[in-house]
Amino acid sequence: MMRRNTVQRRAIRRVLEEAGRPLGALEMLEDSKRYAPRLGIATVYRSIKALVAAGSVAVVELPGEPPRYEAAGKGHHHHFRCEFCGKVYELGGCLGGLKDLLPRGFRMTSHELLLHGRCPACAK
Amino acid sequence: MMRRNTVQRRAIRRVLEEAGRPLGALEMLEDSKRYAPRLGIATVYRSIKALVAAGSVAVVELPGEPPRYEAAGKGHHHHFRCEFCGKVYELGGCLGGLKDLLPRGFRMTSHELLLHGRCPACAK
DNA sequence: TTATTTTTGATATCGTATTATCAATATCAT
DNA sequence: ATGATATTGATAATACGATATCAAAAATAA
Repeated sequence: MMRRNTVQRRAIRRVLEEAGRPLGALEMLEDSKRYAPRLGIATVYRSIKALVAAGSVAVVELPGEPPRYEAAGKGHHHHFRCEFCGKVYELGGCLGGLKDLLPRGFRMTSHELLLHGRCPACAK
Repeated sequence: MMRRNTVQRRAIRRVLEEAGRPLGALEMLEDSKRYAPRLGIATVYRSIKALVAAGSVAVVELPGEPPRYEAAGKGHHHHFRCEFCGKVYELGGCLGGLKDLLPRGFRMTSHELLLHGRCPACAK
């Protein structure tokens, strides 16, 4: 798998990079049609799977929603979800003091933070 | 709905309170069988729905998993998920400085934080 | 207790996201 | 350009959490 360089896979990869934010499978399908008009949803899922397995795409799971995907290798960061348009944005930076929240006996290996609100486009 | 006080609903409510941590529908089914042995999953879902609608139970959504439920009215808090046993625990307290993570133009209305790691029982 | 109405439990059905199927097509080595 | 084969797209099939169905059982009123 992933042996050949097809227009579809190039389109999917490109869209993910251009978006700069995590996209769901349907979003990827829509956006990719700009570069590969006859793209089907099956190919989107197949490509996601291959790209994730190859390590070039990361899965972004948000509560209560199907997974989204973003280009891998961005370093530690969190996300913001606009409760109006549903788009998810990437946030820079993080917070300290997380260990203070742990009760005795618990060991933390990672964490995730999600902010909710309105994005600039929906704030007006 | 919720007009009668049945052993099933008492069992479900009781299990949620005794757990002190968010439970999924199947967990609730299992635990409740102690008090209502012939309990069925349909009744669990029906009771959850009614209790949530009544405001006495809160939904806890975690990334990539079906929702869990906890007794309502606990005030702001976050959760810890043990990556070994999958149990979710309640954490006290919160963090400041969240607004610093927001880019210009974004408005935050809420947030959620999830810590991953091992619970005391799985840490050894 | 009896009658009335809600609730239950077993299970069929649904909804949605994802995967499998397979003939047609595109890619790449030659 | 040709042939071998990986890939695609349409869509059927699947997975699974949640809901709908409905006869039987349980709870409350009388």
